Amino acid sequence: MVDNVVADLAQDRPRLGRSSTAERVADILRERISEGFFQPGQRLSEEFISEALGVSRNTLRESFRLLGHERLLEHRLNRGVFVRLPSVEDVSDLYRVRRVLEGAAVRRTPSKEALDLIAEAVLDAERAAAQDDWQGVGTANIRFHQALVSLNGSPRIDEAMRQLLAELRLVFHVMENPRAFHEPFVDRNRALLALIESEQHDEAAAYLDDYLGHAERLLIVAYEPSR
Amino acid sequence: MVDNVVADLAQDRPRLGRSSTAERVADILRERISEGFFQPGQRLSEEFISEALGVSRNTLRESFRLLGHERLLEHRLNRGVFVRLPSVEDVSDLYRVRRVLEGAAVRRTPSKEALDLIAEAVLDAERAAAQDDWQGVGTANIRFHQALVSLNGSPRIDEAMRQLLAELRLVFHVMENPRAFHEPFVDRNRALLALIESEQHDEAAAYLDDYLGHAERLLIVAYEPSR
DNA sequence: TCTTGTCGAATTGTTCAACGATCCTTACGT
DNA sequence: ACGTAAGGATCGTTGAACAATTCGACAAGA
Repeated sequence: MVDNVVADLAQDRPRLGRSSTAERVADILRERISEGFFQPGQRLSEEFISEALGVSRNTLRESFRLLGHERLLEHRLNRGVFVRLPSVEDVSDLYRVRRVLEGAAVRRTPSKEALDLIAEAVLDAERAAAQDDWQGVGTANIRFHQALVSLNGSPRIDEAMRQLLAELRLVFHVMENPRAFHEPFVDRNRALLALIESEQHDEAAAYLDDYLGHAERLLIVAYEPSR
Repeated sequence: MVDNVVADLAQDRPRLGRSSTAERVADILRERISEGFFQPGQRLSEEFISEALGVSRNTLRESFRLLGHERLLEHRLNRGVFVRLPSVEDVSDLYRVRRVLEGAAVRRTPSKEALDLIAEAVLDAERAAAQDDWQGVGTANIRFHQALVSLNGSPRIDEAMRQLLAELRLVFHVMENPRAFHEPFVDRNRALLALIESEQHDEAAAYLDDYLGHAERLLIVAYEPSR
């Protein structure tokens, strides 16, 4: 009995250590970057930002290192940190990774709860699309793929996917027409979900490959000229 | 003509930025950890190490952040950094990731050069085994799997695999009998290579699954009691 | 006009010293 | 045995300082 309580409480443990100015600053910057407040390619001045956030330069630098490792910032020696501006090769590589991670995911027999999470994301995307909220479709779509990858049941893969999607968001910010990119995939998500539910592994994998190939091409043609 | 020269030189660009004390310190510490000089669980004192390496505490802290993100160090607030001591769940998760990354790799049709790299690693392992050099077998084995994963053709996956293997090395350091763990896999590597060369994808994938499952079990039973 | 050398301002890289906050240990009292 | 208080050690963070590097501008030379 007591063991159960201990095991339950142990899950809250990570929230305890949750502090450190540098990490909190990193959280803020991460959010600002992903919402587009800081645009790809923009330089982040140590002096300006440390003053704006009220932390010392040293602490801010620690935050920069963290985000650099997540590939959201780029560190150029003696020149400062810049919001990462992914190249076309980066986009290709990101989709290469997605094919591996999501491809492995759809071959698993999903648990009921995991399936519910995916279904929920599909529904959210459909609801947002019905209201012409393409920003909302985008975030629901991200949740869909995040939930999809979590079928692998690996915390490390979940974390990698989180970072990957954050990096992809940098690419989205350079595009001007979010609707053209997100609209076609609302229906595809629904179709993919059906294939997963009915455990047609090979069909799901094939459908996913086509899905990602389409998305990658679409993204690259919209992205290439703007560099 | 000039364009060609420019393009060629541009390839050397990454080598330029290659400095920064913090990164060099991180390189040193990473090496020390992977060679077992710093043992898993050990605390790394900021004061002691900064003095020993002749760098300031602030710079050292930046290095710590880098290695923390690679999961080689663990940061406990107000208590300092420790060499990571992976849990049994961590080991399971690492193998979960390996199954995904290596499983995707063996399903690809390999290029000639990539295949050569793998074959070379197999041979190195066999040579080292013939001389009872089990440390050598271990590093050759790591090269084998690194080369295997590189079949995916993704820089990001290569990088992830590098980190994953570095983390696994932490586990190896806690074990006392490296031979018992590495010996069975010399032959298996050879067999897996044959399946890949002949492009028997499904067979290779099945063989790999068995391979990794075996390795994981072996590692965990040798690891569990020592915690 | 185009290239090259030089200078100065601006910013980063790194160090140092300091102080409060937090943790761990020890000793104490009940 | 248990809770508590005191003390030392170490981390977290700051602020200032200086060296190193980059960048733009401007002048000198071909």
